[in-house]
Amino acid sequence: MMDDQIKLYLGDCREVLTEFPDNSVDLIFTSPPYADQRANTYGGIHPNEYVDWFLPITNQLLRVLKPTGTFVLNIKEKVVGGERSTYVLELILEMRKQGWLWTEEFIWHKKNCYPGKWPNRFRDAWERLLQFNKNKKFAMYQDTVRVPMGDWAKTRLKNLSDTDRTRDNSRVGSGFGKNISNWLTRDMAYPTNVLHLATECGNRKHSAVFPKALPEWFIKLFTQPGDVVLDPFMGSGSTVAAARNMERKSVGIEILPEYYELARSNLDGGAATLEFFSAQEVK
Amino acid sequence: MMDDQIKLYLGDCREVLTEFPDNSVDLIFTSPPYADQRANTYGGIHPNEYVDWFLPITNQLLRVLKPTGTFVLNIKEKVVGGERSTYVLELILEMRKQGWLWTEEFIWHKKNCYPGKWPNRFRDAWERLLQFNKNKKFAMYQDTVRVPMGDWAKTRLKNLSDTDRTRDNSRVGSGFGKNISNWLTRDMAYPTNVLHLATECGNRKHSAVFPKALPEWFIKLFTQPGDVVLDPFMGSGSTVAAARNMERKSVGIEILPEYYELARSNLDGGAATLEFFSAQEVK
DNA sequence: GTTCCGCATGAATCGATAG
DNA sequence: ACTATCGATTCATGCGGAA
Repeated sequence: MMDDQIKLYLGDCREVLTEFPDNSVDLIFTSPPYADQRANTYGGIHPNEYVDWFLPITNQLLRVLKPTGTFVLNIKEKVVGGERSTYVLELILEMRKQGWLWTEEFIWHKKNCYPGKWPNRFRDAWERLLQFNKNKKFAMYQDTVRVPMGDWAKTRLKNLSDTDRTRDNSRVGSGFGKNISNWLTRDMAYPTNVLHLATECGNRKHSAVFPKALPEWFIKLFTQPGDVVLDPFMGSGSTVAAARNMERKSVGIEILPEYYELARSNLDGGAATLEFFSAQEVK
Repeated sequence: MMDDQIKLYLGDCREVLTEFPDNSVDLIFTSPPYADQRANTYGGIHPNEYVDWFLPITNQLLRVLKPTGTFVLNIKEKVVGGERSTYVLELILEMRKQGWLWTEEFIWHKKNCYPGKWPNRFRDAWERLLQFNKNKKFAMYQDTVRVPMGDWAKTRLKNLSDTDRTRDNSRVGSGFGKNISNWLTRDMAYPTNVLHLATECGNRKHSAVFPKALPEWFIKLFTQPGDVVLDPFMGSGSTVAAARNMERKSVGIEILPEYYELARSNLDGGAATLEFFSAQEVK
């Protein structure tokens, strides 16, 4: 009954990914280190070098993704010299040359964005969630993310996922999707490509860069229980944890030992089967 | 006293713009015909040809814009063959080669977006508002667009009004206004780069591409009364009307006679000075 | 137990200062 | 001139302690 499984890799995803088999992942959801951010990991990539650094990774991701799978990339360009950098635009164009299809761009509206005031600019309150696919036909389970009709625009995604989670816990095992669809009535509407979420800040033990509701939403939308979810920039493991809670198999790769250990401890104690790999074991 | 002024041109903006003097416009706000839309105007530009078609126009806009001026471009790529087209990305990159600075990208969240359902895609609820400038320093009047703070302001307002009341009672006479402005500024926050506006679903005679509040917001933000606002793709004249209502001078160009006439009749009867130019007069 | 208030905390950005 | 570092700015959120 407990079919889910977690594999955590400590190492550079540029190397670890090469060991993965072709066409083996249903969903890749990741938030890579933004340019000039996280200087202690991956050396704090300069905006001018970002595309060259990232393209070999997306090439591996293209290989390991199933033909019906989806790659969701959370990213936002920073301001350099008073201008928005263009590396995200260039990345999209280059990934298409690799063979990716740029299917859609979701907007994550961060209600609580970073404060500050500047004479020529307002606060940045949104990030891109770029959807890439290998084929025009891909798996998408739209009914799983329907929202109450009334004030669906105001309804917080977080509330929805909380509701779903408790509902899941009350029902044991099989048929996650079916149960959800049973609960759905004609009062449910499909969402749009704009997501409203607040970042989890404050005294949280580990402040994740995105709320868990974000990977949850895309995992529900693009996978079924038993499918494989991959996060090549695991961080503290939000994506992997979300996948575990929803009974998907998951694979996480993290280059920094402290984050790797943090993810391990966060995930330990769950009912899932865990496997750990150090960089040496992979090679 | 009535210093505002409207000039409407009937003709192709590729030609009309060449007659305009350098550095004469404070704000350009426009929503160009989307690729493959409005097939009877401008020849129904194919997505593949969109950038080549638009670049000569942006080059003219760069010339007529004042050094401290701003160009706001409302645009969204359409889906072609299951993929988002890349012409907007390419346009940004090419405009930078022309000398434009890509200062910012605002998101217009359309609360009531176009209905519909597709098997592999949700409804598109947002559009880009690309801000371009000629220089890092440009005119921006941030105080004009401040918004009430979050629900946090409720309790805050109550407390402040309490203290203010006692203060007012203790002080005789003047000082009231000062207090007012104090808690006004405290309860007003600067907005972010995400705009929440519903589309106007009113008259289907001329379905405006955007609600009048959209150009209004940018006109308030980037111009002062008496400044010059230009819309090279006037349509039914939403931008020009907004500028007139806010006592800015405005210039509109429209290639389609029926839209040109519609804008004329919409704007006529106002208190402003109107000047009309047909294509022949321009040449 | 509720509700209310105080407080720390961010994938930020600019401008000035220092090498 | 050109690049690295630092302080100042600012607001939604969630937690913890207090009434």
